[in-house]
Amino acid sequence: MALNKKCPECGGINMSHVEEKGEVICKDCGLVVEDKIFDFGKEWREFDQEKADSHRRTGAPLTYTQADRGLGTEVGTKADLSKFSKRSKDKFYRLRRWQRNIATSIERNIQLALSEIQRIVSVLGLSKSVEEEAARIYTLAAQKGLVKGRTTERIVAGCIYAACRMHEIPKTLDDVSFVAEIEKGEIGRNYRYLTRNLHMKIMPTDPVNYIIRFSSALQLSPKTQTKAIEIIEKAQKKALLSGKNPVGVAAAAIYTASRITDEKKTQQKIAEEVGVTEVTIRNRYRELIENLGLESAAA
DNA sequence: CGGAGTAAAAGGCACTT
DNA sequence: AAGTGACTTTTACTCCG
Repeated sequence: MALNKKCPECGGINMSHVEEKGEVICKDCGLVVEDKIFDFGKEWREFDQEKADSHRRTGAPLTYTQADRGLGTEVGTKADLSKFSKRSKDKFYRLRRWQRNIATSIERNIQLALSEIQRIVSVLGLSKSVEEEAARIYTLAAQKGLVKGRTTERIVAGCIYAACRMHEIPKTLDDVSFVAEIEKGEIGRNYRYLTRNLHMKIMPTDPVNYIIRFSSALQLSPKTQTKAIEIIEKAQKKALLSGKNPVGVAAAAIYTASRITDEKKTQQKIAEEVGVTEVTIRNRYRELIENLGLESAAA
């Protein structure tokens, strides 16, 4: 839902209301301006029936941005041990210490992850609910033993990217890579690893989101921006885009539109800004003009 | 310079053995 | 679990106006 508002961060006019999260986000830069005016959605996502059921029985949603979510599970400390044998008592003490060690090591790890999540979220200007999402994904992954033997920071970068994708925030792998200082291939791998093993179903990003996101950086006129979105919509109807990198598609649509409206941006400028190669732009561009009957417009 | 195009390498995905 | 094949993107390069 579009709103009649300006973004305080970049001055963009594409403020949009994301219903189920009660957020207002800027589609130009991904900044979340107002967070949780009302929250109509659930705090968690339901990925399969089993988890859905267990969640619903859990009662009020808990926060995932605290290491133990405000709860603690421990081997009891108040039990009356006097009637047990020495062996039983020893066993009990061992259990308690073992449990404590495990718990603290997992919680320390999660704590580290959470502070890194906080840092990245803050630099990228993401919302509290995206932070919660990333924290939730990390916690789930830790509980499932998916983080063992992997670098926390790398998994965290994957969590952040996944959280952005779930909330349809148009951040790229390059964006996360830059802030997290993790190679983008590594983030992509961890993203796939997490989404696969946690059975998360995430749709490919709509290239339109990237058009809007990059149009201010490339100083596109509203006319060009509208044209680029038109091109995307036409291409979608003709099923030209499936399997293609949405970022590359957006780049080509911007290039094509900028030629049509006579405000031509070079392939090189666009490629640099959005983070794909000129070859990719050319390939998508060729498909667009061949299939959408746009060649007459390209002078 | 801006762009068109290509070959080769690399990576991811669906499928098989 | 390794191997395959079709597919996309990147790298590096040539050629054109």
